[in-house]
Amino acid sequence: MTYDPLTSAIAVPAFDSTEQEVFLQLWRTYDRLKAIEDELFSQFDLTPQQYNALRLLDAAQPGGVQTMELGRRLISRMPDTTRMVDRLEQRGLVSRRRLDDNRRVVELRISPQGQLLLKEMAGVVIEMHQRQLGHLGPRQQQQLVKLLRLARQPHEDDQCDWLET
Amino acid sequence: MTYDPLTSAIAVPAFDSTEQEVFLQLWRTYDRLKAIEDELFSQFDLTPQQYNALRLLDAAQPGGVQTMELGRRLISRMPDTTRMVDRLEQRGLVSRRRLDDNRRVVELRISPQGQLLLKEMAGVVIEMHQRQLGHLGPRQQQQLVKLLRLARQPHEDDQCDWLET
DNA sequence: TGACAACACTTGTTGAAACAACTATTGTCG
DNA sequence: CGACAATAGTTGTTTCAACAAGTGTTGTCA
Repeated sequence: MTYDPLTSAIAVPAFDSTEQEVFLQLWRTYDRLKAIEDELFSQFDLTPQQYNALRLLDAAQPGGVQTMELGRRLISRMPDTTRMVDRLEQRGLVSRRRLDDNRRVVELRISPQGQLLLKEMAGVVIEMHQRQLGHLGPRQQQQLVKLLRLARQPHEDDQCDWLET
Repeated sequence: MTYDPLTSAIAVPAFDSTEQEVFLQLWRTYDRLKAIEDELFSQFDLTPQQYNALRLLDAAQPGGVQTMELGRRLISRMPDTTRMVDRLEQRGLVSRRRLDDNRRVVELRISPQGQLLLKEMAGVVIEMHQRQLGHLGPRQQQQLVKLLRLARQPHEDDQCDWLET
């Protein structure tokens, strides 16, 4: 069906409920903003998720983070933290060390190269966020954050670092 | 690094800018709500994206939709509408027909089985959306939709059906 | 009209995600 | 102590998404 102004009412999706509309708007907005992230991070051969992992490891400095805990702290859940860390380790961005007092756990640390990469990226990352959402005023941004928190609050696990943010 | 109340300030990610915080909150919220969708749709062996495609084709009834236009109308962009339609066609949920007056385009239609499936799902889908976001009041939902639209407005293509929603 | 670009898909290939099954180590309880 | 469950990670397999290249059809312009 071609786009016809006369029938444009059915050219855009009609929503079955306002809840559905909220979710679809959320999805669409995420998708558009994510495209901007993807484009920037791909220039450094990173996924947004990998960048986020590096940021978490960097924030934990000078300590390390256990593999499973990294998985729990990532923004979107990953059933497969191991292989993401594999890729980062192969590129020398993080290092693994099996702990002596509990040989089950592996402690992750960001490497000097990883820290250097984050430093190199810092400027353009901030620039990109500005392009993404800089057109919203501070009040609007606060309001949006508030509503997003409210929206997902019932769906956060307990014992999750995201509950209090 | 284990979770320590004394150092909880660095246990949760610190944000480099409010714009970054907005995006991370958006991502996180999308991820949590998406998990709910995935769980429901997987019971019907569908992805949310496939369900969305069915809904679009259903709304176009009794007309059809061209493959490329379906791709443009989907909520999140897909570089590969063909193979998604392949899967739906194999299950008999949609039908393809090459047009006679322009043999390049393929017109898609939802099949009776597809319509039946949507009908069967209608109840539980509404229920799920209720669980997802029913805890927000109408005013909050409207406000959230407004801010989300505002957030992505500069990043929508022209000639995109989502501009006016 | 005939070469060539544009269009609307389709197919091939590579890399990553999902889910489950597996290994090694440690806690626990009779 | 010893069996058994729980924990922390790893590996295997199948499926899906992304990017690029290919096919058939139509518009266009010298």
